[in-house]
Amino acid sequence: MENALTRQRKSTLADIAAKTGYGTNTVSLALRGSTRISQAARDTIIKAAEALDYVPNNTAKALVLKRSNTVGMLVEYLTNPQPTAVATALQREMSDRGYSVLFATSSTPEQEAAAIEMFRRHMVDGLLIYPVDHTNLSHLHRLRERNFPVVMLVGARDTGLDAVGVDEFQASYDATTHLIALGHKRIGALGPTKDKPLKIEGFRHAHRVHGLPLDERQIYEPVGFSMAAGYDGMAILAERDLGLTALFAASDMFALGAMRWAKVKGVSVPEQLSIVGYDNIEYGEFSNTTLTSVRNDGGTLAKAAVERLIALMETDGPLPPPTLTLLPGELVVRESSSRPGRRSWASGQTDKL
Amino acid sequence: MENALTRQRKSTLADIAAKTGYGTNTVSLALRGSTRISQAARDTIIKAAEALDYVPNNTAKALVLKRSNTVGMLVEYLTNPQPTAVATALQREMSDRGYSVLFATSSTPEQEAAAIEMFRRHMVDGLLIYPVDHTNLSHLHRLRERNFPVVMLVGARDTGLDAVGVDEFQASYDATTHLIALGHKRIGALGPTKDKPLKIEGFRHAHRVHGLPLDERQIYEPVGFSMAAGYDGMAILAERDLGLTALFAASDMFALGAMRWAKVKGVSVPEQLSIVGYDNIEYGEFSNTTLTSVRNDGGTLAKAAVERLIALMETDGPLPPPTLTLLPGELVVRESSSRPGRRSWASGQTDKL
DNA sequence: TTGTATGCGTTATCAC
DNA sequence: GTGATAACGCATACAA
Repeated sequence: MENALTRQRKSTLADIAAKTGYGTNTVSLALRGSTRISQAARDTIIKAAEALDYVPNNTAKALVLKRSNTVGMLVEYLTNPQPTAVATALQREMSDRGYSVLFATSSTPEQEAAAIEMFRRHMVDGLLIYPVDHTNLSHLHRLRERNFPVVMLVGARDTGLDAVGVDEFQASYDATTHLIALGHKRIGALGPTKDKPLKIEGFRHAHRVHGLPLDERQIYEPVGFSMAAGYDGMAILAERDLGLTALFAASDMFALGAMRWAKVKGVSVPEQLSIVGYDNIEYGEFSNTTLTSVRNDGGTLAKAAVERLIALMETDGPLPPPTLTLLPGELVVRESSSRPGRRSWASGQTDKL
Repeated sequence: MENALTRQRKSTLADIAAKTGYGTNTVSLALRGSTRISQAARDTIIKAAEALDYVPNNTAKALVLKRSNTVGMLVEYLTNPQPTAVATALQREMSDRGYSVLFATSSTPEQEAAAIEMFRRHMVDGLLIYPVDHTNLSHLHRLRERNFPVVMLVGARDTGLDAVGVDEFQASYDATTHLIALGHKRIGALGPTKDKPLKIEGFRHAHRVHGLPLDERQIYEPVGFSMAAGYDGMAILAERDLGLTALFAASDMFALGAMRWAKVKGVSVPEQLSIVGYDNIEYGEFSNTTLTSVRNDGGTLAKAAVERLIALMETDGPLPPPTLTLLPGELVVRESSSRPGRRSWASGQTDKL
């Protein structure tokens, strides 16, 4: 059967060998710049390779070397600019170091498993992953047990895996503490509670430490990952009529959705509702009311993750014990958070409440 | 030399053959569900494969089949949510069809060439690309001449290449015409003029068609691709003191940056400055003043591009003539565009002007 | 229904 | 310095 690539035969080492009169072995060495080959031979061979538009076949190389110089990168969504920026930086870093990147997205554990198997078929040398469910990492543990290099892009402690990420718990604690310090007593929260509970746990922890009672109904997990989800989530929190004067959003996407909700409902930010986000995406900085948020340095994060992955991939034999690189998240205070105002909006000011 | 993947030997067809007593050939056929193999044999072989945690080696398969079931995806940035969403959709579509995606980013023609060579090394079966420079596609023509499937994600006519994209020229014409119809006489433009001139050409065309004079200084090409670049670009246009009452931004990122500029400078949108963006990103919809923009259906675009690429990849022999799929961009009118107000801001109202 | 031999393009080993 | 030869893991043609 004819197939796609038979159309135009790619030239091979053998072609160059035939053209120059050398053996394929010599050609291979020459093209890789071996000094064992005479200068003259190298020149003619390189010239012939260019003339034939020769491109080395990584697939054949991988087969014999048992390494593909390729890594897998698995991300959940690319709707959030923060992980997206990190993904871009990861790709650049890997590329600079001579690695190619196979890319996949997954929003369920099943898709994640399928993507990982795809990566394995492609003989990737390692894996960079934003796992879907931070509370169940057994499949990643299995990979590590087989000495397969995996670096998780999550700032979580005690996972038994290599991980690089912002200290989500601490940063969320700080963000919430900022609101508490401003005098807020009833703070809503929008964020994941099941799969990725660390941020909301930081939120809870701040309440405990500062002796502030917390009603479970102050917390809501938006459905999906968008500003629309943040908008809807804020609407649901508002309906609960808990007298909220502030909101902690585990993502700027949610925060900006909530800010839009406030605008639509005539609730003023920050006078009637303070909002703190997370990720410090550019929109937050350019919003009409600029958004207080947690900044995390995606570039540093990507570099650290790539360095760790490469270290693991270059290790012969058993992998070294897992390492955790926890980067600090820095709270950037902007216009959207202030001391609670006199007027509340929960007491029926808005249309629907 | 030991290397990364020698750590844990991956099991192969030969391992399964050894374990079950069949030949590798039988095992290969059985695993691919050939009915030429007896049901009993297939069952034992599949069971053994699972026990050995067998994963087919795509690299070896690609070598013999001369196709990798992998495509390359090349994007410029992932800072703009619109192409990012398309990239995600492309990956999903390819994955659904059994293809893997090698991913790279490039912001210069040199990086683009390097990425394409990387893809060729990996024996990709095809290429999905947002080219950096829409005015010089000779390297892509060369690929096509060799019958290598390439689909460009650009809505440009007469490129001699397969392309799928929004009709940028028409959509930009429409957006500009919208502003002209509202009564604006002096409209600024922020967008690329050299690499990707189609949008600005649409802007120019609208001026020609509607008999509106156009000063070259009304057009500025922002440096980089961010809201900050839009902000700075708007500042530069303002300094030129051209009496602008409206702005056409070739990207919502620029538009939202310009909107922020207006807020900072005390210029009211749309009363003193109407703004029309392009891409219809979510943040425009959730902005304090909602943004008029050009909506393009990324999902449809991705699906069309993938279908075309697959059609090309499944073609035996010479490629069919290139095809252009031009999707319409729909102008979504929101709050940021209106008829010009009485007060202008250019006459010294703002701080610096 | 199953086994054997061959080749994909490359690198590595060992001759010469 | 350079050239054979084997091997990587798989699929195919051809035998049995």
